[in-house]
Amino acid sequence: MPELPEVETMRRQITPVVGATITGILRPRSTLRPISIRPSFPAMRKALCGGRIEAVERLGKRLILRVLKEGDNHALVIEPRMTGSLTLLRPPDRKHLRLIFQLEGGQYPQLFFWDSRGLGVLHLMSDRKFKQLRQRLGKDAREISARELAEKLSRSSRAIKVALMDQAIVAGIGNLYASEILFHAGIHPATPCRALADPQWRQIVRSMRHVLRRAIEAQGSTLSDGTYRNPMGEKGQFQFSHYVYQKDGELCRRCRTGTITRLKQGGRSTFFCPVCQDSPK
DNA sequence: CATATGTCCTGAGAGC
DNA sequence: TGCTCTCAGGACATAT
Repeated sequence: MPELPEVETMRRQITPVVGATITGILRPRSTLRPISIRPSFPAMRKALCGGRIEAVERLGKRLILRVLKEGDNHALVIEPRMTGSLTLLRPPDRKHLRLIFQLEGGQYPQLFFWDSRGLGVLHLMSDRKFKQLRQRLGKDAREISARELAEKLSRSSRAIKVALMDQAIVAGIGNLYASEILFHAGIHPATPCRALADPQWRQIVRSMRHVLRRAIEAQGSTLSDGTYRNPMGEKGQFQFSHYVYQKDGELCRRCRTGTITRLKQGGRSTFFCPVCQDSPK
């Protein structure tokens, strides 16, 4: 599931398409339900074909293609959600190939959107709509300060792990990195936000930056389902540095005493070490 | 208002 | 072997 490190890896590797012109967009036929394109596939094709890719950006877990056509700025906002991925080379199979962007004037002739589960969504947005999207998301997880995070959450009763995954609070953290960050911070995932004091908010922000930076350096995590691949078709390497995610029943790598434990929070699996992570107050 | 739950989707794996 | 069932979790709509 692409979270901030995986989408940042996509952004970096897709960047060579900047300067290319989009000459066509194809939606291959498939037995599967077509992915969502908003407002519609024809509208997206009409707006983008003939346009030039000006920039590739990331907004939390979303990847943005900035396209200029005939004086109009468009933002194509790509949400990979669970299994969506962008690739510059041939995707793993044809069945789940959802879109092909034909490019001219760059290093790569095509950009592919491949999505096994098909929950991914593409939105064509005007500058105004894109600005609205930015405003309803929290600051990027690599940039938010401890003060800003505490400001938003210190009176909340929600569990810290659930709150860190709220994109309106802080953008970019999903289920995997929420568990890994709280392990690094030594904080129990079920701790109510209002039980956290300033030193702990500072620790959470330090851990967020540390874990995300290391995960980006490793080009993200490819889990046992193997669906995540970077735009060159390669696996990430950060799964080898995980301490808790999907490690329930194993002895903790750090303390070698606790057994990694799984719990459900809001229908999602959370993993933690009961020895390394303080019990909630 | 804040917080919790249901929904979408496909493939993998378990159990029989 | 092949069927049915459960689970995985992004974002958002709807419910409490």
